[in-house]
Amino acid sequence: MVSRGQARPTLRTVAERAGVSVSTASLVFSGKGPVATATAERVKEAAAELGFAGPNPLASSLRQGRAGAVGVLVDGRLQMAFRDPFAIAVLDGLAEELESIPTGMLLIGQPSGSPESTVPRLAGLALDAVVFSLCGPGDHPAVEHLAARGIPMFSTGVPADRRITQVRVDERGAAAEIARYLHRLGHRRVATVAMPMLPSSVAGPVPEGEVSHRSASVPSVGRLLGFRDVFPDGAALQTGDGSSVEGGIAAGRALLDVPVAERPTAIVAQSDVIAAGVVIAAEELGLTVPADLSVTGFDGVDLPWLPHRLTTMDQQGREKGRILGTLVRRTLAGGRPRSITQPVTLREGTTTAPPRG
Amino acid sequence: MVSRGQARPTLRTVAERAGVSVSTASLVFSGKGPVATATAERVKEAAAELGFAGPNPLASSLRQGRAGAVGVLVDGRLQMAFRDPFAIAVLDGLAEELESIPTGMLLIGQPSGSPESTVPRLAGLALDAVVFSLCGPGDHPAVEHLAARGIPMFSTGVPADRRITQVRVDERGAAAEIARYLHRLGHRRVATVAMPMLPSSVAGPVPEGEVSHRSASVPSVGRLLGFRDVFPDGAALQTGDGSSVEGGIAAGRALLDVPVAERPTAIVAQSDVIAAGVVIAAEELGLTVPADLSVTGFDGVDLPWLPHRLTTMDQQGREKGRILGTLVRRTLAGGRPRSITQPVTLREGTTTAPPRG
DNA sequence: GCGTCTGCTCGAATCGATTCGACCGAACCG
DNA sequence: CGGTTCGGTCGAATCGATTCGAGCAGACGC
Repeated sequence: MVSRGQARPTLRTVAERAGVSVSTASLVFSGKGPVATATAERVKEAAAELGFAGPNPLASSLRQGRAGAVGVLVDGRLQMAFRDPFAIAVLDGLAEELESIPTGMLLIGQPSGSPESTVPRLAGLALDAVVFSLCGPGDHPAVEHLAARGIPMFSTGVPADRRITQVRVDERGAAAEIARYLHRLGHRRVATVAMPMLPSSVAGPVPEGEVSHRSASVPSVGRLLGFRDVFPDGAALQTGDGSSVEGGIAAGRALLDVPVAERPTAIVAQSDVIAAGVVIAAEELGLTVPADLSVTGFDGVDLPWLPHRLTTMDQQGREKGRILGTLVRRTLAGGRPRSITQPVTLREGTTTAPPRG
Repeated sequence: MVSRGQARPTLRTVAERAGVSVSTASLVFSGKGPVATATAERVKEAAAELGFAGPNPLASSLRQGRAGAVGVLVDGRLQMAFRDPFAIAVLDGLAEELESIPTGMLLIGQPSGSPESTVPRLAGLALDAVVFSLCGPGDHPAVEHLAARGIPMFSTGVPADRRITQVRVDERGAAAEIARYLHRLGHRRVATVAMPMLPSSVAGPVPEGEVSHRSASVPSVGRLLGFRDVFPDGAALQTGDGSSVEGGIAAGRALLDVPVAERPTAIVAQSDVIAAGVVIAAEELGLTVPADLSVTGFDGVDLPWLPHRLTTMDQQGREKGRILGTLVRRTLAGGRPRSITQPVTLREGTTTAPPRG
């Protein structure tokens, strides 16, 4: 360990000690130019003696114009974002793909402040690209800033902006597909539990004003539209906090704790986690899933603590993250990849059945 | 948006356009020196016209010697680490505290490779400090590298190394406390489900060889020792994958699917998530918690999907993360904070009761 | 009216690397 | 044996800012 106050060795120190020029020493560490084996040996020796742990990444980055980091923007508190297993799966796939290039993942949240507080923070960070994988609906103030800096942006649908390369799914089509599946089973009284339509949305019935066809690429909106393509009159509740079990439980109680005649025979949740909450609420009320109530999710994540396999639209989060990572990699390599749409598949589980009677 | 190939504006460009020197322009953006209002105005105008989004963070960092990023090391796949709500709580608290300084959190995982692959990755990253909050037991190869670079390190107990500033809890004492609590309730046949003792541990009975008193600061080891202080003969199983519901379920089945006479009346789990798994396994086998089986956890996290409140040792993950963040901040400010021990408190829930009969 | 102080601005050095072109000696070719 | 090539090394420019000390003009005090 080097004592405090003592200057850390630099490439120059090492070069001097090895009796070579700085440029040669640099060549040794980067492995780029042709260097005689003996020379390389001497430099490495000098480095070891001085406790030189490699070229300063900052200086290297500055010269090369690569920051060595990809930003991952998270709306709100980290805790919230990381409760969503789908978001984590995406992140996991992204990390996996980014592993093959010398790049870290920089988490950028905004625990307490307003979204605007993100921009000044962002301004101080050296980033090669930014991924919006864990953001909610709505525009993001960071988009303008990043565009000005010329930093490529990626997302899984939100924010919806032309300057962002997207890995989308056909939200509306997928939602309609799972709704049709319930319809085929015979369900007619079907309700849905949505994620918030807007960042400002509060838990409760979805106000019509919040559903804009222009924002159909926002998952919550697109999925609601798809649901209504099949069940135009179904009740629609939204959670106040994105995809959470608590939100699902609350919405489930609200929808199910009513006279039997009014009670839906099936509930379409916009995420698996919400669906799990609905199942829990149903069982609390003494209902049996799927005999008394069918429940569908969306995402296709693992919920090891749920004693059911959800019927859901599998959108393969990890794969989505990997694709995102590939796009990032290609971009950093000088490419100009285009947005793509990823397929989703209906996966039948044990939470759906024909309605009773 | 600036077109490709066109040079992005720099401080120099802006200064020229505003008719001032680079140094003055710098002063305007950093807000440090005394600058005439009119001059500042001109510079800002020039910046706006050129679409200059602020000084290049890389150059700024290089000059100032701050990287603007704190690394967070994650063992294994991100997915694994982020399944553990306690780890997330710590991370959340850390992020909250780091919010007040211009610093990002850089996630560093090692999805597929061996632990050694972390070092080369690390070598390319500019970091002001590193936090080991999501690491498993055992030493970490990154410690040597980071020490050589003089980067301050922090952790919540593992790896246990003198060069790392720690926020510890008295693992052994806390585990003994909760065990004594069960003992007071009248339990005598008590088993425990531990997290892995070593990175290489596999699911199943804990081999005595893996329990070294020297590593009592490793949570899994310390907690096992505490358990044995009270129940020296209790069966001890460990999971193969850290703190996971699946691990808890598997261990729960193994411990409970036996003749009644051999079945423990209480199970001490080393984490809430594992405890939840044990509860699930018990209920699968037709047992009622807490009448037929008492279960205790460790951590004190929210599990909204579990229809019980676990009896647990609350170690306030978020607070722990905040403390960690404070230590990091103080260190970056030039301080030399020392390791501290955080108190934990027993929190009674609905999963414990006196044994039947 | 002269010296001093204050407020603002600037030039130049610096952070620690990378990289391009120049250079040099040795080997190789005809 | 002269000319060319090539492997290896080096010096200097560069990346884009920050910062320190110097300089300069105007205000102020006496």
